[in-house]
Amino acid sequence: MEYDFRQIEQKWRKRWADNKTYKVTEDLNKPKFYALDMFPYPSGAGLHVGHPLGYIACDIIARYKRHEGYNVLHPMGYDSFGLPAEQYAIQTGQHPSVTTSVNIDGGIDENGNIKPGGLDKDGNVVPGYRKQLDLLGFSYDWDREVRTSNPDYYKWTQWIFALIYNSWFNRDTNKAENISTLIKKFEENGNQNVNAVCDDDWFAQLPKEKFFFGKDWQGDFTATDWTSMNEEQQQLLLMHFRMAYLADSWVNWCPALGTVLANDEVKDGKSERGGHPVEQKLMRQWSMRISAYSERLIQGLDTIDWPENIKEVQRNWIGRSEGAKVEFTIENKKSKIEVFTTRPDTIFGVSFMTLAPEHELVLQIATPEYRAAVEQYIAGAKLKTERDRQADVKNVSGQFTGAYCIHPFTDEKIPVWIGEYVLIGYGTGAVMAVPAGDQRDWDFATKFNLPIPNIFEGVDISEKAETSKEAVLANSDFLNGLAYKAATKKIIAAVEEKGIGQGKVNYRMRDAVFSRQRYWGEPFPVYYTVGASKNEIPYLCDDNDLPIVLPEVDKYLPTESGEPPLARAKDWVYSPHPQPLSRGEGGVDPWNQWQTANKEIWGKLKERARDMRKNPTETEDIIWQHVRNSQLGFKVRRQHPFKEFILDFVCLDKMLVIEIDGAHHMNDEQRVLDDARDLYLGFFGFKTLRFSNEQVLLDTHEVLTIIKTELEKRPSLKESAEGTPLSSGEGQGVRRMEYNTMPGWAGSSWYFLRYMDAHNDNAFAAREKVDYWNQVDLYMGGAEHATGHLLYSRFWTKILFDHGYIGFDEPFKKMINQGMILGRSSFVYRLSTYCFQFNLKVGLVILPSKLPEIFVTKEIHEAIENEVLSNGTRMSISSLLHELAKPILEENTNWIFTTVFDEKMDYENIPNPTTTNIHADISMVDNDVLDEEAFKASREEYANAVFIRNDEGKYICGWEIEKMSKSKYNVQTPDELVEKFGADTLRMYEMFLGPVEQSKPWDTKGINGVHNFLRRFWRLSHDADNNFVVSDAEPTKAELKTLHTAIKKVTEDLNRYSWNTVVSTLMICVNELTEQKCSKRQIIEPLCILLSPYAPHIAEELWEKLGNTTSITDAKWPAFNEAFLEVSSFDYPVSFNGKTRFFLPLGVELSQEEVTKAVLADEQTAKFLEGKAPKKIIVVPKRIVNVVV
RNA sequence: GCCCGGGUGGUGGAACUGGUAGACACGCAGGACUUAAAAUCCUGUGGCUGUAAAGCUGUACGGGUUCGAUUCCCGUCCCGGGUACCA
Repeated sequence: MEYDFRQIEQKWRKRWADNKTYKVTEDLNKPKFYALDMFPYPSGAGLHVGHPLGYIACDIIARYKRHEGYNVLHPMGYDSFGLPAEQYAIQTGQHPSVTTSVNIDGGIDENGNIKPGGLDKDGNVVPGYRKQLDLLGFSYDWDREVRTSNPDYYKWTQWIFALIYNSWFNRDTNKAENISTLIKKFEENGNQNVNAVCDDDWFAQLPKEKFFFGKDWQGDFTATDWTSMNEEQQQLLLMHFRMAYLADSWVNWCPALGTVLANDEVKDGKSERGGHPVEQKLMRQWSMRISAYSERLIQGLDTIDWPENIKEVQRNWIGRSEGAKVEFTIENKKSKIEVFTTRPDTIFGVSFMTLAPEHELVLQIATPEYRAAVEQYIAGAKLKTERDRQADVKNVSGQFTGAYCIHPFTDEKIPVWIGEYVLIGYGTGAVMAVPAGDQRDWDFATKFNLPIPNIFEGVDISEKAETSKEAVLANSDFLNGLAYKAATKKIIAAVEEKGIGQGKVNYRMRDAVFSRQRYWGEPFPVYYTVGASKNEIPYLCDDNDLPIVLPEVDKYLPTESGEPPLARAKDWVYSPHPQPLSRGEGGVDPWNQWQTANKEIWGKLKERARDMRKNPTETEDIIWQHVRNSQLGFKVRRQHPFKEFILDFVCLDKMLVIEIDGAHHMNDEQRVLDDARDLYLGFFGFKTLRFSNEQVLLDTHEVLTIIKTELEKRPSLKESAEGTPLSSGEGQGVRRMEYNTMPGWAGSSWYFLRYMDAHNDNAFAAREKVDYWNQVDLYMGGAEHATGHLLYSRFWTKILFDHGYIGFDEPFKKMINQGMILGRSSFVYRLSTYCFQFNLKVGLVILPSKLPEIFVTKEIHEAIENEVLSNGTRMSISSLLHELAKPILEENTNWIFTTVFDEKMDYENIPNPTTTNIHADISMVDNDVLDEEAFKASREEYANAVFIRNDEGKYICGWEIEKMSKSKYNVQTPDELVEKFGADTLRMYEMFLGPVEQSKPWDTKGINGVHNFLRRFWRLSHDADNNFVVSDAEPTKAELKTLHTAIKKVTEDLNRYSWNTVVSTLMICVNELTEQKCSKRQIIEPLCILLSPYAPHIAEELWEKLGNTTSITDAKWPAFNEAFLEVSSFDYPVSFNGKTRFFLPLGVELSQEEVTKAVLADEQTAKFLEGKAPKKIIVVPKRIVNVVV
């Protein structure tokens, strides 16, 4: 093969990995560029061609920037906590860490053996994300890989949680501050001058019996009040100010599934999955006070270069609206109703008030005669989920409370109603209803015959409300004659003067619930002191004790009493390192269980370990001489089997493993396996120290010191087991851990920071590294995270910024969203054999031993569907089926064809035939033609399938564009295409498909064109016998022009992130060079660099063949020279009244006047002037000439 | 309903600040090479009229601004995405 891409790509994959070509270190002498992809969740399904689209685009920019001389940070990792692994664990009992590791690292170990859990549901070996990614030639620095489920990583997620927990939001400084500054304020002045973002009604939520304040206390306290509170009271109070806080929230609880469901997982009061009933349950949940940042999150959008639609979605989500808060006093009552309105100017049109059914005042104000009706209404509303209420928007419902409040300006009595259309979660949960100016109020008023006073000048409100802001007010006292803007200003001033309200900005965004009743997520670094107090107050674990590692549990399900899975870790209590082992039922160590269950393997392992002890390596011996009991005072074992591993050294009491890594550890795959092992052992509480042979030989002393220090630092298992409060029976002060875990978005909210310093054990990242890499310069990913990840990471960034840990408060400077690549599904149409059989009985019977599956064409499928749908004409279908039977019978001569008449047949009720469309695996379909043999072999029941073919004897499949998914059998994996065409071709083709932002169906039709381009490029420097031939001759002007045109356009297009047009440009360049028969070094070499971001393997290969000894990755981007593009003449299109008529080559140096003269002098001009005189001649130099006649 | 995108050949798409519409590729048609096929190469390819030269027409539709509009403005239709008793 001339262009042997398989050999080339394999060679460079290895070379890049061996040489660590893409490793990057901080270098203050170079400008930096941070190119980041949204890291994937490693699902078992693996990658399809849609996933790499963004990765390829980002990789191209990363490589380009590196050519441009930037120090480029381009990392990759995995968002590895999440639901699918947990669900799989529930079904199979397999630990999610195993599933996760298999999904990332692949289902086969280094010896080619299938790992536990290495097969997917269909029994195929899981290829693993890493291998799939490696195939595509990305320039990732894998040394910086992060996995959110790795304890080394989530240690810092927990640390950030603790930071947020210890924060409050100071409105005066407009930022988050340490809670200590708030405490100081309390100590000095009580809450007199505290301007904090907190729960509005925090004082109402405090348990009254624990506080000395009276019933009508409105939340003010003095320094003395504060200092006289005990620890518990102070903590309870502070909780309402913390940025991460614990509060009772209403959640969707599904007992059958044993979990809380998000709102979108609930449909019609039942779970979307399984249809189990869902009830509203008040649960103590962690929340994040993201609402404190509403304003800054909106403002920040103006400082970042993001797609406008994402910004818009975030703006809408935050939902800023300006208006006013106004109080209405209730007749004969002390309490007031507070409303928020964006139209305070319409206050003279208020004819009633509406409260949300959940509003706390409702039961207080309802008069006795209406009380029963009100209670009934509330009960009805409670039964409905929020979704239901939204579903029947059209059914206006409401109930009068019997109470009235007083209009603050007119002193009129206004009836107070309750209505479902008012939501408790927005504003104050109460509305001043202005039916003239709001459609919902209008509908409500109309339904319940409430007055609709007109407050607009010359507007008819008999049919609908007047909602425009242009309408001029009337019947509005001092606002008459004004429109929205002026009136609002005036009314807010009046309201403030009366002391009944003030102008206010309201936000739609709620605080984010932060806890989940799941197993596979970050544990909270939080414990409760059980027994000491009825009110469980959370306490933070000490930073030194992080990470709080996930405990082992017997099942990944909630407990029967509804507690989260972590509650199954029976003795899970907070104590210093190491985490106490969780023991299975009956107090048996999990690994002892394993040993009993796997006797045979266990025996072999022990044997093997014995053998290994007999043949120690040199380095093992060095360590052994020093760590054995006599030397250190700790019992250390050598080559000790533990579960399915043999540990080099282990001190069981201190749960410390020491591993000596041979050269094989440098091998990426081995390292990944080792890491997985460390992680796994981590679940049992073990810590692993790793040293290389070189380290042991060269820095023996240091290595031993590390081991010694670690052994001394770690508390003894014996001691901690004895010291466990639970083991001494019940009692005061048992510190049990928080059983909830963090949501999926916790780990992904800050991962971009960890890449900067991925292995730092002392900080989430060193400040100087964060300062160097700074913001992400290009962030690629899907738009579906607009209100999730992209909002939360902005939020966490702002908190870290406020606390001075990082120097920027927006994480992603520029973002581009890649579109989705859709699949093209193929369909076959199966005729329902029952009806086939039945119908055929009318005229004929086919009698094979077993009736085969019959697949009809799309046309017949549609004909049957339509016929049945239109009038159910049976005659025509019978004849259709008759026709169908013919070819089948011709093909299957052993079938008997007879005519029978069945007397029992109910001719009136012959069922209509039906067809079902079934997804056919696209690997069995080529150009819509079904590979019948492959299809028959795919399933047992299809073995004798019969097909209705077209004239050419082919079965043509139908098709549809759908989302790519395994269940639709339309997944195209990159692996197959890399094997067939090479990674370079696939990379270029995915870019060539169109703008990355656009969604488009996947279609391999054009891939040949791109592949041919690379082959033509290869042939530029190779002769017919595939010998490498380049000449050192000086390039011609034409060749230089071709090259520099490409340099200019490629550079420009990459700078404006126009990936697809670059491919065209490169094609044009190669096409021209082919025509020029150019194989000159001075042209080919720079062209290789231009191509290298897109097709790194082939570029690198030719680069090497050209005699370069260093990687093309570091080659300098070719400089563009304007001089080569200069032309002496330009072919002016001459148009008359805008219509191009002919072309006229003229010197580019000519002035406008000279061009005009030349055009007029040309004989063709005369022809198109038709004797008339030109009115005007427009000349755009080097562009166009337009003659106006 | 509201907000944001988008409508260009048979197909994916290009045309960057108004300046030759359809680059580049796929597909299709014809041809060369070949026993044949594949591969490769050449030619043509928006529509209509025409043997041709050429002409007309053409960027969802209708109008406007302009010497000139796919591009800017107004209105209409269609498609996609987001979002909703948010007061």
